[in-house]
Amino acid sequence: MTGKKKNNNDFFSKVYDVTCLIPYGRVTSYGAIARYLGTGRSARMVGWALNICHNNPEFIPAHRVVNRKGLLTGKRHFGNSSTMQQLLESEGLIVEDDCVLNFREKFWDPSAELQ
DNA sequence: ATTCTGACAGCAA
DNA sequence: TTTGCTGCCAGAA
Repeated sequence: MTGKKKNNNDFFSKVYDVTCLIPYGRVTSYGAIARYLGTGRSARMVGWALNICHNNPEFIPAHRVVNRKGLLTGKRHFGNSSTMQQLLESEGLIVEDDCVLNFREKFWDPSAELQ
């Protein structure tokens, strides 16, 4: 490795990795991911990482990541403002008023599930 | 090198 | 009670 480029162990890559581990039909929050990564207070960074997830050739189910309220705060960053909601609905989730219904029930905590 | 931003979360009034 | 403000961390300009 001649390049000094960012390694796969970067914070961003970790975010991508965890995000890819979100089960189908489940959702998690930025804070939960941040907490799992050990930087519980950098929830904003998680959103930032997903913002540039386009740099990652792998598909990142970023639509499964919402804020602690279950609100689709990142829908604006998808092609269409309704893309994120459509993706979630296609997975069996119910989204109303940009909010995931039964969010608590569908919530997937990496810290608890992945241990 | 410094400054600002950003798809949040927690706390204060 | 709701609304809004700050704090956090890391990257980009």
